[in-house]
Amino acid sequence: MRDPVVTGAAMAYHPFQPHRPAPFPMSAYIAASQPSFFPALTFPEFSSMSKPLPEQAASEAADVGLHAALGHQHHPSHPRSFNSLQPEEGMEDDPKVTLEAQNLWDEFHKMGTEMVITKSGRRMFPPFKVRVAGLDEKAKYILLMDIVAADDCRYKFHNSRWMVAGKADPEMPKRMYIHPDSPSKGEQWMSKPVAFHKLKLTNNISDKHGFTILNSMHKYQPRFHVVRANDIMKLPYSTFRTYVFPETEFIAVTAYQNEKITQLKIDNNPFAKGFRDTGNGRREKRKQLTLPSLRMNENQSKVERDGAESDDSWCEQPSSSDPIHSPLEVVSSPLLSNSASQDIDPDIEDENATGASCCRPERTSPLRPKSKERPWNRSGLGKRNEHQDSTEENPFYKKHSKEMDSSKRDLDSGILSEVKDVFLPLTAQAQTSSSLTAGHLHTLAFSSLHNQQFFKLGQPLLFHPGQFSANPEAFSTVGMGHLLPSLPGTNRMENGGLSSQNISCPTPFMFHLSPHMLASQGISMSPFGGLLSYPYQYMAAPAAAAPAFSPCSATSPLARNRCVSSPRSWVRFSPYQIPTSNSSSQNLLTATTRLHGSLNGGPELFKSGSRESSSMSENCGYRAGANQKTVSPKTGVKGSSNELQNIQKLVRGLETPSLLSSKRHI
Amino acid sequence: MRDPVVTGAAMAYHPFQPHRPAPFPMSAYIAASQPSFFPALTFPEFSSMSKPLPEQAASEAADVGLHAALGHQHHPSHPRSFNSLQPEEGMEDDPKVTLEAQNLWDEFHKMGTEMVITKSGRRMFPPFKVRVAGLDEKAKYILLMDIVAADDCRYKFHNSRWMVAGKADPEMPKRMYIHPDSPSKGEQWMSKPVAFHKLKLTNNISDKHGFTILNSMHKYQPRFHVVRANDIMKLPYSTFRTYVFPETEFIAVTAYQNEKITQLKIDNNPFAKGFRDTGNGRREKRKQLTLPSLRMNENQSKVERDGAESDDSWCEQPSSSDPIHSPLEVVSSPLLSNSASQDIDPDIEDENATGASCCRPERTSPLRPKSKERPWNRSGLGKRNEHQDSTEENPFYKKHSKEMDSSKRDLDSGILSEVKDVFLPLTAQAQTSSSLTAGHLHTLAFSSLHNQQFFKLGQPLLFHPGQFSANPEAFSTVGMGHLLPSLPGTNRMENGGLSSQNISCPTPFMFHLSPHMLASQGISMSPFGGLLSYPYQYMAAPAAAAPAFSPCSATSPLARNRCVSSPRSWVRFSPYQIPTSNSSSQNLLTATTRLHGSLNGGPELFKSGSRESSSMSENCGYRAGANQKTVSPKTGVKGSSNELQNIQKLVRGLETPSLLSSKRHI
DNA sequence: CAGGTTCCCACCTATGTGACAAAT
DNA sequence: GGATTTGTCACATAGGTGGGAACC
Repeated sequence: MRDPVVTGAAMAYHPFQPHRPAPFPMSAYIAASQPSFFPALTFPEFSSMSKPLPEQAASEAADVGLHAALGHQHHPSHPRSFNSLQPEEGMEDDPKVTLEAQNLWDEFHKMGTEMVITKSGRRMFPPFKVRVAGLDEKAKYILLMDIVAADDCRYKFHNSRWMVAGKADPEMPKRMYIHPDSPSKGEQWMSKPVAFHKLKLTNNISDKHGFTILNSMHKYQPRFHVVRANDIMKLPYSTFRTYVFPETEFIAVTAYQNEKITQLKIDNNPFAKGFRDTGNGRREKRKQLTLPSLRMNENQSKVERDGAESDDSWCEQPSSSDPIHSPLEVVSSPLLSNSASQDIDPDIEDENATGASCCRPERTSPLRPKSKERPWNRSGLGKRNEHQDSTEENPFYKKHSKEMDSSKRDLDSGILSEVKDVFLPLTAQAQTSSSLTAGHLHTLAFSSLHNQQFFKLGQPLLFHPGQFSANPEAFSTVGMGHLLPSLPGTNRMENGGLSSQNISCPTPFMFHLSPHMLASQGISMSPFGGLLSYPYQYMAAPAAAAPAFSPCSATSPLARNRCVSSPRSWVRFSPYQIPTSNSSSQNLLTATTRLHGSLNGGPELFKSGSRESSSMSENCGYRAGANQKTVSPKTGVKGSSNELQNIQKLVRGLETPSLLSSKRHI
Repeated sequence: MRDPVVTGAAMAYHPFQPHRPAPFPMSAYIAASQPSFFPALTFPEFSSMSKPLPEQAASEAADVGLHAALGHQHHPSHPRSFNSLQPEEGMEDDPKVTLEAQNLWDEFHKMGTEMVITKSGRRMFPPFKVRVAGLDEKAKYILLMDIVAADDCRYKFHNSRWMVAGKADPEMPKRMYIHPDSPSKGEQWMSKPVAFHKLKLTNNISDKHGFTILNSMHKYQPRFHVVRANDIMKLPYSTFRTYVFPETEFIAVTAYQNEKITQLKIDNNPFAKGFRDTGNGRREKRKQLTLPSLRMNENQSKVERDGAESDDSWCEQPSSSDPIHSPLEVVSSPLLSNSASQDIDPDIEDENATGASCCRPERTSPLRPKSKERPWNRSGLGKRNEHQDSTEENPFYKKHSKEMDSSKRDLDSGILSEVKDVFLPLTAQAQTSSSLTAGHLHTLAFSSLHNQQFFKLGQPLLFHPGQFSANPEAFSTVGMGHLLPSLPGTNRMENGGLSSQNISCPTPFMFHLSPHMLASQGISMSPFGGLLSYPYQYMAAPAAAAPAFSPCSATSPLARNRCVSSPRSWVRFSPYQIPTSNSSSQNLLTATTRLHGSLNGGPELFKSGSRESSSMSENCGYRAGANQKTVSPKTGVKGSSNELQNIQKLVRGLETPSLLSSKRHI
């Protein structure tokens, strides 16, 4: 079969369900009907982060996924009950997602991918880029990605291996990075690979850019989400179809631990060319001082651009026949990560069994929590040496160009599984937990707007947590894909903005307001602000009645329906909450937390043990200082010009020096 | 008086009305109620480009402007008849605009500013940046700029002077560059200088980036527009308040003619530091080969960023007290360009007469058409030498920092005049002509959207010229500020898009679709397209009834009202039209014109005499090839999520290989 | 001390400059 | 031959890399 897409439940591939190998290939695709991204949410059984997925649930989810993934003809991806909300409901779709540069990812994954995190923010490499197919060309979609903890372990690199080194540190809220082009029509998204290179990783818990904050020496899993919605305002009420590519899993580090990873980075990242040595296959710690650059014909200029700039730049990037982005034929049996504990030999690849080009289950590291001392990189470099010898050419791209013919096949085979339209009562959700996301705060980053809107403070706060909410029931914060919209852009706090002294009303719809994001993401913006210190602000969204100011109700009466039919809600966490237990903890959130001491000298104690990230007022990024803006949204956005911007402003208006606190309901 | 803003009619300052010095200081501010930017539009007498402005008209316009500009307390800027369309109508505003770095501009202007134009696009230097005050903080505004021909002359640099060297070549359609942050609230715009450094100039008539296409050796005048609108869709029906700073006038060149200008550029443009020589005051043609860089402490890093990145980047840039952006005290009497023919001595500056910091009428070159052999740069370099000696420091910025105290004063004195709410019947408009814009096609560049929407071709054309219009009466193409929205971003023509085979229906609302714009503007975008050749597509907007697909009607029923109350309409030109007569020609537009030979081998004869810009398929800019997208807009955008994006798509959808043709009336 | 983090650096890509030779 | 235009260059800025010393 050309596109033997293997499917499985989202969680199935994950080590948390390692004991239940799916009866079929696992999937990289997961569909959720709500901001909670994982089907796991639909299974109340999952209340604990490390709890294995029940077979029933797994099978069920897998089944759904299989259904969707294998049957490219039918379109099960649309929730029947929410159709009224879907902007262009007429046509159904059947999204297929393929990871770009999958072979590169595989190479890294074999060794145990590491991603450097810095205070100023670091891009991912390889770049997270996907090719999407099967969308309704005329329907609008919002594409997002986030990065969630892969388990609740802390790791250490010991004896050339990654070993579990204890329980995970508490996670900071995870931002949902909305692709800058969102919303766009299906045909747009499908016309070329969708890149997320603007997403940056940081270890600075006080980050004001909206970067994704990770814990060093912890394992993470990027996720990709497809949401059919023509308006970001509708995001919280829309169906999220989530795709997970296990090979994109990585461990966050502040300095590379595995020299092989370092070498892979150097060999493949154009920006690291300076470290590519004369061709000795491996750099000698860079001791050959500044060799007169003899390697100037890397002939991958275009390729590099492709790989690095398809995020919010629609440059080049042939839409389909680009050899560079052709899926690899090095596809292995898309078995689920369930089999993670199996220690699959990387060589055991069933390239014929499945055409799935984006998942290499055998590469999926067995992330089963608590399984300590499990070496991660067992695959030798032997098969990879071919790359290290080429100093004049990027092996990655070279390889790709040789596999152009595999593009078509892989294009629609990248989706491993699909789980859709699974709805559960709110209470169920509250109880469910996604191993990947348990205990994490998610943020919706509206990075798609480069024309940022900034507001001086002192403006009326039209949009705040209270606007959304209010079903306490929906306010449970159990860790599953929380959607915390983050408002990128700069904020000014000097005027007080909407100072969130105590927006303590528990609401399911959460927003994480992260200013500076766009600017720091490489998106140049006019400096409307001048201050730096940003607080985090979380907003809860409505699961039930929408208050007066609720943009949801203003945006569409359907929103409420949506909420009802799918009571799933977004939850929020306080940093303080996380430390108290494992990420699936179900305790109460502590009250208002201020992350920025510079603003109010609030507690900085989230990351206990480590020094206080030292940069309360860090001029993160390359340009310090003047990107903070506070946005004062206006209400009744219905029919207003640019709702994307409106929501941005709305959310931005919520940026305050304090974190919302709330109670969790089991 | 601190802010003795002098006012005058928009056209008044222009050389076309050189014989009628206004009875009062001329203004840099012009208010129009419609896309036609100049009050001149309101004066039917102006049917010919070079025709002098009738005294009556000039006086009238000037009067209005004076009224508005001098009285900072009243708010005449809002058209009474269109209030229903204004999003936030409640508050009135009284926009004041100050040119940033005015002294720098003055320095250049004294010598006869030159701007290099290249095929790949060149920024302006000094950067066009303004400070805006007097806006309604809560109202949304769209800020734009364009560059229009200053006269209909061709120039040559002879004997160290710019002389008229014949009649102007036909102008390519001029794009309206919408500031990337549009729409934003007044408080946002006012919080910091508004820069337009992303606007690029080119001489490539086949430019696919959306750059402003200029003719070399021709004189141009940048213009700044303030539009109170919360939605770009409403732009065509909104009141344009236009500000012109005569000192920003320049002659486009492919290579610098005046060595003094070159030196000024080198001394002030951070990117030209490499040409700043050892300190001998003047470079010796750069003959001192690669002097070991001894000048590394330019200490103007931040300053440079300020000046170069406040366009769509909200970085740094203190909102108000930035010395760099403080208006200069070197303000001269804001006399109108009416006095252009007076050959005012640059030294004759009445700095006390007016506090206007942004206009130096005496610097305004007497652009009266046909006045040949009129030397332009008579001001010696003597007074400028102070700058040439500083190799370690940027004199421009240094100077500015010394004038911080003048900021406040200048902030609200920059607006010279204001002419608003002048409405005329459609027929009148058709007859009017703006000397600055006669015969030019204007384009609205939606550069504010970085999240570009691209479409494969073959999509239904939902938005096209026919959608908009239709009063043939309104279709006159007499040259006045035409609003030709240009859709930046990439387009693909391969699929045929909405191939504009013959969208020949004459409509007043015109769109110039220029793909690649964003990408080339430095805005990184995902490469959705792969092709290059772009045709121009113009759309006419509704002056009367809106057709079925008209986004206008879909957007708001008020739109039509607006049109009615202000019948002013946008006109479009075919390149073919221009050559036939002077820019104010009133002949019929030729039918479909294809600018890109690569697509259909269409005629490339627009620029007669000069070689065919040689780049039909030029990979313009720094990244070739894959930025073209065709957008298929959807109709009935009312209440849709992101209208800004919608309009983008709408307009983009119109991009076709042909130009619309139409008949002019009058 | 050891593990981990931070900072600064050289070196890279990408792009904005004017100079200058060559082309038109 | 003169007037412009074009392409290429060295040299800027802006920012993405890993190295490695310093720090914790």
